[in-house]
Amino acid sequence: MPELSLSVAGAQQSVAAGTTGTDLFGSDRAVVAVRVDGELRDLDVVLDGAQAVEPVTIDSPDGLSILRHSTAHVLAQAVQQVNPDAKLGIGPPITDGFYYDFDVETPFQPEDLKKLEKAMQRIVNTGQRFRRRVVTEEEARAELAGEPYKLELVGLKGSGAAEGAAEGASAEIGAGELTIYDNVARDREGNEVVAWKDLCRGPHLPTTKLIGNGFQLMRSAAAYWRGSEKNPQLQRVYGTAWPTKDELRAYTERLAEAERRDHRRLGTELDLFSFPDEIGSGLPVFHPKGAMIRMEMEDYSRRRHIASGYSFASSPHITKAKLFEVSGHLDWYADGMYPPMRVDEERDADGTLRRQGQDYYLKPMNCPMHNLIFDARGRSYRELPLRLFEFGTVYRYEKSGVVHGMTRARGFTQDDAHIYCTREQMRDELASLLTFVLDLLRDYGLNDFYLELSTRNPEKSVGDDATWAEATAVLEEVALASGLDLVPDPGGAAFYGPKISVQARDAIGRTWQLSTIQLDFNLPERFELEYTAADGSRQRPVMIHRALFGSIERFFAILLEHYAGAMPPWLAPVQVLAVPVAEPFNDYLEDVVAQLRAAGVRAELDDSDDRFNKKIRNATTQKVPFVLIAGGDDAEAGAVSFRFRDGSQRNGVPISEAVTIVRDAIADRVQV
RNA sequence: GCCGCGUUAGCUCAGUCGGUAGAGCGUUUGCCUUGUAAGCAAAAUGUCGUCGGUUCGAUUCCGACACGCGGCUCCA
Repeated sequence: MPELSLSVAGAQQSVAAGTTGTDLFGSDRAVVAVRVDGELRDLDVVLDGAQAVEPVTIDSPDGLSILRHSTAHVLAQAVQQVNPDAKLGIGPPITDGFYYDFDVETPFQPEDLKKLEKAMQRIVNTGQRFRRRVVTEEEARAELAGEPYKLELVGLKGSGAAEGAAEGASAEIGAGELTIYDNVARDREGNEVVAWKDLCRGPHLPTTKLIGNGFQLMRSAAAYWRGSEKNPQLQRVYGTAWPTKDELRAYTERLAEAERRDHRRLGTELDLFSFPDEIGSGLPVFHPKGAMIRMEMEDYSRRRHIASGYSFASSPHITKAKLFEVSGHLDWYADGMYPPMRVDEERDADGTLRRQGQDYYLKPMNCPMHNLIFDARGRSYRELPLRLFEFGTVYRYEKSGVVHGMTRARGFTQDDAHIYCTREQMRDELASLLTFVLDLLRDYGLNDFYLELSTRNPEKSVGDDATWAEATAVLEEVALASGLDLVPDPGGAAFYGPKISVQARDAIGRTWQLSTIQLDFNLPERFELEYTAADGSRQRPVMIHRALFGSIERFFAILLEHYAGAMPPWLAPVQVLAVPVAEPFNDYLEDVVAQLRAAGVRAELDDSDDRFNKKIRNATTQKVPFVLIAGGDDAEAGAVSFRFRDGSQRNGVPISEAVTIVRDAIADRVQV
């Protein structure tokens, strides 16, 4: 029998012709697929002609994707078992799970998901094998005659457009051959029966048994076929799948933790903000405690901006249409703006126009206003870089389906700055700006970052190629110099210029896009901004847009979730809550609170009629950083006792020392 | 904007197969109060999201709208 030599898991080895991945790794149940010369393949692939083969275990990123993809197939099989008329869309793996889209008469209800889960479990338990079969386009068309969406994918593949067909479509039709996977079960006599089949690139698990009971259907939702609202809406079922039940449990616990931290929930529980229906969707009001957090966030930011050479600006919330015609916003983003208010229009009794009205718009961005400030008088190169900063409140008419708490609001306040500089200054300015941004974010308690570079979308941009290329190159250089990971985001730029965005990971590992630094060669052009250079010539400044928090509301929400409501002392609305052991110590603590307040600490006394234990509980649920307790022992010693958030304590601390401890924790912006 | 689900006291939620409603927490009041997560008792509180329709009668059934939630789409 001919032998072949290949690298098996990194070691050169000689194996018989016809050897499969199963032969090599089948004894290890954790191995669910193989990587053959870089390509993921089914475990039972015949290795003839291969150079190198690596095992893929179920707990590796590739293995998890395969697990989730196979689970998606089982879902589709279950759906067609329950409802043979369901047409299949696509069903790729996604982060932590999978989805599958179906065209069905009636959308899935929660009870349907329960039923489908049961049906899936039965399929899993039968231990079906996934068997790969290469088909020609004609064969595929014949077999999939009843699956219009799959046929469309086959057609797309024929035209070479598969990759762009839809997010996830490549999971069904890869780059290579067209393949169908048969799900093979055994009947009572032990004969093989094809229970189900699906057009699919694979690879898949060797058997559905490996799905075990580590999967769960999460929710259903509508989704447009191939992601376009011009196409029919399919019903999407989301699920999650893990190698073991324990890992599934850990995942659902993570979700529960995220829900406990949800800023909308914490906002209510901690009395920070609300969204009154009377005001309108996406328009929050801040309650005293929330407003205090916000004020601290803003004040600290202002001080840092002053220290870094920023000038401050302030501008109105509405403006005549003309300004947004000049800026181009009405051309590009009128849909995202609140409709105009028409003022000063006069008509005769018969309705004929007597006096032309004027349209005013709520501003969706601050930059046009800042440009007018720049342009209010002649500017010299000696003034550059000119850094205009404003907490500018903007209004965007987000579609009703996307408004989401404070992370996606319709009215929000940007910590917005526009920097006008010369081309020569651009590089240094961007470099110091990125440092400034990252330092400031760290002061708010975030420290795990990566960067994203968004480059031009040719279909949605203005300006010439050379300008874009230069701007992009400078941004990339600065980003790389930061030493942080840089992820490309092709086509993700705004219409007026490329950008770097800072992505931050929070305490439970989620990433948020925070600061953006955008270059803009186009607005200075539109506003005809100029400065006088050293040689007396008129030059056009470069404009840099940057927001650090993005919006205060959104950053507030992110910090709230990051800290799970337990804000560090400097941001906490109530920094100290004084709790007497019993009523006779109210006066004693009243005096302590007065001393703390004199030292600039936000301190309160709990002199309610609640019992001591209840007061401790209230302080805990309100997540107050320092609870100061005093009873007989403390009062006699002129001391107080600390109770910290973790339940630990420090008793008998002299009052003056206690004030110092609290004041220092606030000044140092530490978490406690 | 699209699809689905939801909206009952300040909050979380139960309930009414059509005859106008409950719990816990919170609030108010009274009695109480000495060491680290809920003292006891009483009371008050709802146009059952809004507007229409069906009905003798609608919080309940139907429709529209508003708001919210999960996605899609979008995200300067």
